Amino acid sequence: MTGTVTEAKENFIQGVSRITHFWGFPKAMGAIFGAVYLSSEPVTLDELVTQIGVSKGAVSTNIRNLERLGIVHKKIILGDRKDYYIAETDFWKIVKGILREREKHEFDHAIMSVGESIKMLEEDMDNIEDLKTAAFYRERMIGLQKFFDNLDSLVATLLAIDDIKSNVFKNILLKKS
Amino acid sequence: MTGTVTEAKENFIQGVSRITHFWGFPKAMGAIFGAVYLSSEPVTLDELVTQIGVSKGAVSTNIRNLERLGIVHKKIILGDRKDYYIAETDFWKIVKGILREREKHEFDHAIMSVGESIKMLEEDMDNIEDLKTAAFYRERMIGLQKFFDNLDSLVATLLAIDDIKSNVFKNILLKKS
DNA sequence: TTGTTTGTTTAGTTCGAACTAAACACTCAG
DNA sequence: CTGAGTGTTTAGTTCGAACTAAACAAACAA
Repeated sequence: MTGTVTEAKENFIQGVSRITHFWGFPKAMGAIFGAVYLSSEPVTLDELVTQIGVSKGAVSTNIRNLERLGIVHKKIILGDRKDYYIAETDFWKIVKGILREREKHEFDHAIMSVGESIKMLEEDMDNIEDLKTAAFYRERMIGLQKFFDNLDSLVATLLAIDDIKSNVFKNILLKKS
Repeated sequence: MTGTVTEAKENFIQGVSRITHFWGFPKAMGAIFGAVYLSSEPVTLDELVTQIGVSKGAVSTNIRNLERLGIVHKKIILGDRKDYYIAETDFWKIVKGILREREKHEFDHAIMSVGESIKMLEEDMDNIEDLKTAAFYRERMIGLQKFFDNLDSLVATLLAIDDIKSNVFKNILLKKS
């Protein structure tokens, strides 16, 4: 492999690393994906350690997260104790997986938290002096709640569409290629 | 104002703070928006300092970012040297602003970075021993580049739609309310 | 001019996420 | 059983984003 090809690979990995970091994921996670993505053969954990130069522990935890999100896939080879990894190449699938994940955990919590605040207001609507303030707060909070509900159902709809006829949407978006 | 109303406000602000932090913004930024959002009157910088309990500098920088993204708006009152702020209540507008921002800065860079790596490969396509590897890298990189292009034009399209007939899309999404 | 009121910028600090090193757990071969 | 090869977990460290305190700048009043 010539220097330039290696440089191109490194540049690419660094780029992916920046992107993932910008979107709130660890930098190493992006670097690991980049390395797996640029491998024609399944990669082992130790190969990634030497290629990227981070510790075994970091690769272990990061690649587990990548797998959980469906960004890489584990490939078991019979009679071999090592875990091999290959990259998911369908990026819309990846986006879907990430949306699902974010959806599930923190987003629900956000919606609940707002609902809770509204409830706190409503529970005391009788014995309150400053009814006007409470009413205003409630109005605003409900405004945000509605937005969350709409966003939630929008994402849910997109995911459902993608589930049912998974290729249609993708083909529209990829029509140029 | 009774204790419960204040508690509800604090709970709400804390919730917004968590959300913004989750999406990669400073926690204080969310808290500041929460406070402005739950105010019927325009708010000053110093009021926010006392309400939220962060330093003046932090409020200053955070609220400037909020304004840049169109999440809050400055309201100048003639004959008053203070800056007053009010919250944007159209959350789809806010999303639009954030998309625009992210679009502009880091996303372009990501696309460029990948393009650069591809160029690095192609420039040396003649004097390379391991043509097979280079070709594979190129193929994969172009795969990601296509995805970025599509995502880019998808967002651009959404923003354009929103610009042209700004209320149609919103009304569809808000039909429930 | 000087003093006051405001927002901004900067040097230094804090704090948490993500990393490293190393102990650990598991599986299999011999 | 022991020892080698593998992935995981954990205690401690690093590093950068975001904060604080305080100096600064700008606008105005007196």
